[in-house]
Amino acid sequence: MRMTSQREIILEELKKLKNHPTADELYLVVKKRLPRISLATVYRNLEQMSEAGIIKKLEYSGRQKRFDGATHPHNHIHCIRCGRIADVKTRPGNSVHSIIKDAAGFQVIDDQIEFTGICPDCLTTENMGNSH
Amino acid sequence: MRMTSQREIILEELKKLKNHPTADELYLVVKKRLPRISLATVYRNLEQMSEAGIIKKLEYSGRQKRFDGATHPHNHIHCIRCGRIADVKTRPGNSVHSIIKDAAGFQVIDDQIEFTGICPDCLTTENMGNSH
DNA sequence: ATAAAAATAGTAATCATTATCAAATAGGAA
DNA sequence: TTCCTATTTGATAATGATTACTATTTTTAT
Repeated sequence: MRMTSQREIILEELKKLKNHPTADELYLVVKKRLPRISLATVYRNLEQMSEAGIIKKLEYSGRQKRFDGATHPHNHIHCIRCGRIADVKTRPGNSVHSIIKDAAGFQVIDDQIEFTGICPDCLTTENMGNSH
Repeated sequence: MRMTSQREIILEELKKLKNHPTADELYLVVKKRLPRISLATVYRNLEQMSEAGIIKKLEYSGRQKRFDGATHPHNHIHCIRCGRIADVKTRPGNSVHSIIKDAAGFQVIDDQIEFTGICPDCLTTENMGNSH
């Protein structure tokens, strides 16, 4: 992964924003510093950087994906109306319901533990060397 | 919400399937019983039924939405490669990491508590009566 | 049986994202 | 420094999932 001014500035601006922007929201911000940048470049770099673990891709909002420059483990709440995402501050506790300390003013409707992984079939494919 | 044979059969077939199908996967199954059904009807009914709480819409897989006929609270794991979703059996425990009993053969990469709700702005809009 | 409201099939439109490709650039080798 | 080549970029086309539209059909209450 080479260092380009585009990638550098995309990462820099993403880290500044605390509101989990979509690719096109970030594009508008970056455009102010790099007026000739392409939306495809923003998409491409966000994808690459999230694959590299530099940033986090938030895919659970339904429509547009959102991106998070903060990579430390933390939880989110997302609005079923507008798709907006906010951080949730939690505290240790036995039940998932009890650990919310601050839901950023959201009215909490539901919670669910989301596990991510690789399914048995894809693990097999990976071992056979047919993956990506 | 009126009772139509389309809606009835969509729900029936969704409840039969345990693999969290996408709209088009379910469409193919339903088509066997109702050959003239439209894909738009499947989408429309899945949306309505999930809004009514009869079924559950799973939006966190990135690409296609998936649907779950089982509405009791339970957690899922999804494959970052193919998007497939499976149920995760959990047991009571203090930390999120410790509660996994069976991840359906998945290699677990990450977990996160996903909260759903309505954000302050949308709550205000709702109170002003401007929402749908 | 009838009428109004709601749902359907078929298809067009939309919207986010990805693919394509010629031109530009980064970064190492000479 | 200059040159080479793989990578990246910008611009735009293509894709794919979902939603919107509309004329027609169906449900259901009266």
